[in-house]
Amino acid sequence: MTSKGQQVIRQWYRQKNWQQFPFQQEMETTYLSGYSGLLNAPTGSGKTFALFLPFLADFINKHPDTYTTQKNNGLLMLWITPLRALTNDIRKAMQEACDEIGLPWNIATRTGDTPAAEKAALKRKLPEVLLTTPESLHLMLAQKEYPKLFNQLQVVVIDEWHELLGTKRGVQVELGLSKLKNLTPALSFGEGVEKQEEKIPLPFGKGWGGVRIWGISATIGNLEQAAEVLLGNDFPPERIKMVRANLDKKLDIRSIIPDNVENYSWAGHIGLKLLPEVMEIVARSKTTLIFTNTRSQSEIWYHAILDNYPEYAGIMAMHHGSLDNELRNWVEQALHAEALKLVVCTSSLDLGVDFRPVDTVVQVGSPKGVARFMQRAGRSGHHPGAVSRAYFVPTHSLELLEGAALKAAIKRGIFESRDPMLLTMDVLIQYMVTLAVSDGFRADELFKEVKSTYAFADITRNEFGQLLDFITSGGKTLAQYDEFLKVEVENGLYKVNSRRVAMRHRLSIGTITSELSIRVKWLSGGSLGTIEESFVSKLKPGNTFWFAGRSLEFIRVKEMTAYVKKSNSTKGIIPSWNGGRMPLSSQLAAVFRDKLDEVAHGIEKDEEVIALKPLFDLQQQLSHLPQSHEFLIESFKSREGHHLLFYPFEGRLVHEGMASLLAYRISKIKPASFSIAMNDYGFELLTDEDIPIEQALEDASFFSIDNLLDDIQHSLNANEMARRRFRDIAHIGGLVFTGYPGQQVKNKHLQASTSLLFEVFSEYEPDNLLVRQAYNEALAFQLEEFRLRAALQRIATQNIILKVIERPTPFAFPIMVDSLGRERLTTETLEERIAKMARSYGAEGVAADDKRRNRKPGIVRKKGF
DNA sequence: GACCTGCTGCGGTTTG
Repeated sequence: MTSKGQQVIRQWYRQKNWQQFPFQQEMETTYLSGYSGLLNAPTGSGKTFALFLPFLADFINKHPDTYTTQKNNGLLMLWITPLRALTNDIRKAMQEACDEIGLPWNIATRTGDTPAAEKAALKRKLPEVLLTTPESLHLMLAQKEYPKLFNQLQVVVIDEWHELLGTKRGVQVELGLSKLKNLTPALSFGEGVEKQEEKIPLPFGKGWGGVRIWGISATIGNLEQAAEVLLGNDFPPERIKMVRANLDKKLDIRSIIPDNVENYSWAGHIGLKLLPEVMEIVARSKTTLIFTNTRSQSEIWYHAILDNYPEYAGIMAMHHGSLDNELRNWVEQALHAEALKLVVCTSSLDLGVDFRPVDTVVQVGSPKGVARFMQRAGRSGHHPGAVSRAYFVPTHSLELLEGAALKAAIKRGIFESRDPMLLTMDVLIQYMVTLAVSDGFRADELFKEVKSTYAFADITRNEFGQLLDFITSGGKTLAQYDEFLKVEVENGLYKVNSRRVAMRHRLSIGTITSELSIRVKWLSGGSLGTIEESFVSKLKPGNTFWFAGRSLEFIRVKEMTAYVKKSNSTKGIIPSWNGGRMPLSSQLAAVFRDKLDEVAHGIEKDEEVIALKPLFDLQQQLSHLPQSHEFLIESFKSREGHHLLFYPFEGRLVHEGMASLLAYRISKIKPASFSIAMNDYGFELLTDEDIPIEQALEDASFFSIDNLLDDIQHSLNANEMARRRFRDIAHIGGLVFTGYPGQQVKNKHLQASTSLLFEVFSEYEPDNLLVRQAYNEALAFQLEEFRLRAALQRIATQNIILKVIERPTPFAFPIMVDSLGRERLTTETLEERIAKMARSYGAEGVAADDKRRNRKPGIVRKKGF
């Protein structure tokens, strides 16, 4: 028998003439039976309604006759998304559904144009459904009497959970949920459910009740774990269900293969040489997104298209994280309205509003991971039944093999995992103060709640005690500074009494820290976006630079704003920004090695491999093509010195660590100083003396993981890495105040104060939890210690093939070009040297990509003037 | 403070 609620929503669904997917029914049954869990569904599959409609049905079931007049006197559903921009669209869709079904409900977003107005509105009257972000949830927990807000709560939905999992924002969500679970009293529900026997008591509250928690996630490698993390350690596994939308999304992936791979760039990362081929695809398509890996690459591509295809002026736009929000919103709306044929962007368009008109996606350069590529491909053909069409554009020859690897990985269903963060004490400190700011907390109760989260399952009472000390007395070290005495204890209740401390804390809730940036504004007013201080410092008044796709003349800097006016010059430098340096994911790297093994075995079924044959033949002829049981090292002498090249194909971060490690181990045999270069495929050690590599290889400990941590400590400046990590940790943990909005504390001061804190802690309190965390984070994220270990263990089982080579091989070339740049030569010399290297080699076109981008007016990439 | 190629994401305006 179908319940009243189900009847109502199904009828509504039919009216809309929407197609109903099988998983939506499964979701409905599961939800109405009272389970919590994870919904695994791709974007554009109607996943929002798959959860929202059963929730409505549940409510209607409770008020079958009066639901059309039934308002509720409190918050029933909390919907959390990582992207503020998503809340408005979802709100609209939900409101429309409620209106049409006849529920007199109010669907609201917490974040919006006027936070103050919204906050006031929330206080007056709670909406039935609230859409918000993890940060806003914590802001709510920082309000007096916050439990009142949640005492009617029935379900919390965490949308795009895969985006949050693996980040400190994810830990924030875990902590927030641990609180909500314990706030919501028993509820009765489930009247008229189809299968009564499936009704199960919920773990929180008494009897048939408690809050349900549902995550929505795209496909990742560790979905089961994602559900565990979301629900916490105290959630009985039998009450968790996974609902999978087995939708076969049609994907059409193609690599763009250069006409002559031998003459294609062997090195480089811009990929402009394939611009004509890309533009042919753009011309054939209705709307195309071109994804680039960096913001400056977006600017370069945009500029190059404007230069070479002026007819695109007006129907092309750019989108990346340093552009002004207004501009970005405009681009998104224009995409929606089918007013644009082409948008050049970075991952700022990975998520977001649905762009139906987009039918083609182009990825320039390595997407670095299978899941990211899938996500981007999915931006095209974004409606049920449509085909997602994506092209991969290699920026240098060898990268083309990644195209084959991507296709293979997708076919085999290999996706990256998102590893949840553990024991992030900075986030916990912030959360403790958050609770102290509102109603206060009791240590034992909070400890129990916190320990129920996945992130803090292993926290000890002693560690928790240290954190309590820290927020009340500044811990061992900072006790004499009033500034760190935030929380007071009254009869066992930890509470913030100072209004000033409370306000400052509310201002700094969140786990995202960012570089201080300089706003770019027209002299006439109007903002374009932001660039970094270091870039501005290179500019002199009158200089031209390209930003937001325009030629700008720099006038002056005043109060963190760079004023510009329009320039007619077609030449100008393009800013670069400091950002993350993502390595190739271990999954994609593994499939890449598989492909290489196929190549070494002469298997030529992929078009990419066939195209690359001349390159691989040359590699074989000059050196060797390693099979999966072999590890290739190339040794070679030049004027610069003695080069050693290693090819673990394990991503650049691992290579960086391994290079330092091996350099250190070699230097124990013979003291030498090395210079290091690396890319995602391998690394180079360069020294001006002979390297006793044979001797090093004879020793079984060369690639060993014994003494790994010790050797890493000796070979890398671990202190420096941890110090840099500590900067963010200190921000999140509230050790430094970044200033009131609009009047940020100067970066230099912050730098100095976090650095000082790090030193003080290291000296006087070596067991400090935040310092320990800084080292752990450096090890896990900067060095990818886990992967490094695995790579060393793999190499230890492989046959080492040491080849003495005459000239750089196709494998070596891109790494060595990287090292040329690193030596801070002028671009001209770099270009000459690349050309020389290429000539000495008989490969004419080798450096063409770099040449082109240096010669083209307007895409000059000289450093300085 | 270091990177030189290097992503994304959220908050919040008043007190000492």
